[in-house]
Amino acid sequence: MVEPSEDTDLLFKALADPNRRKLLDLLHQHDGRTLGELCEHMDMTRQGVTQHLDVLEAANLVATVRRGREKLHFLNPVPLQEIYERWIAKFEKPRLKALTDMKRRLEKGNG
Amino acid sequence: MVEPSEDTDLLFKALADPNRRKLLDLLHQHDGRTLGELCEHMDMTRQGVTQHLDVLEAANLVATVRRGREKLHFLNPVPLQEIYERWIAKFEKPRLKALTDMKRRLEKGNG
DNA sequence: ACACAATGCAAGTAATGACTTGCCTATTAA
DNA sequence: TTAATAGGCAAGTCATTACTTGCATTGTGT
Repeated sequence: MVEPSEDTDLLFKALADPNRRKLLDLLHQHDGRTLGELCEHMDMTRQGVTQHLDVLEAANLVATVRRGREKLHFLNPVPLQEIYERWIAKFEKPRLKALTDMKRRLEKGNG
Repeated sequence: MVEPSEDTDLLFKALADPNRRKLLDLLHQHDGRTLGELCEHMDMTRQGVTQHLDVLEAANLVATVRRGREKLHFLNPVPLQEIYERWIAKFEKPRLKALTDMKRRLEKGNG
């Protein structure tokens, strides 16, 4: 094995599963859902969903709060920003910069 | 299983492994390397590296060209941009907008 | 107190993934 | 042409992962 930043690895591993990405989407649509509410949209047992949520929580993509017997789930988008900086911006910045520069020039020229 | 976009899934799965991310980094540093050159930096057998590169190629993150008996590997950052649009911008845009708005206000105020 | 509702815990299984070993093919250079 | 170099193929192993089933716990409303 290589020596991965543990955080980064948890993050990418968390995003690697389509069901977990679906959970993130569900929370993006509507934050603060209970486990039960999330389960209604997932085609697996409650335990399966719980385990996926645990992975998301370990990756710091989801935070939870207990309210009585319920558990509320909240999306934390900050780690995604870290992915952006480390993996998107780094690889794409030159290309993106070229695009935005061009866009600016075009707007200047046409306006 | 959920119905994932096959492309998206290949992409995230490809990024989920630290050794594959290391390969992307190596290609980012210096594009067009042969398999052998990549192997020198990876702590596993050539076949292991080949298999990782196959995954990256399936995700369209790496393109290859044969030159004689060598195989050259090139990084394709475009899919990363797609991740950005679908998974970073979507989740972070409001937050980022808030930040840049605040920044602008602060600059206006202090300048 | 009671029944029900929401969630937690733990062990088991089946599939996938990472990696290896051993051998085969193709290209280059002497 | 032959030896060395660069890479390909396929099967096998071991660990991890996704998911399940069964039971235990904790909170809520009556």
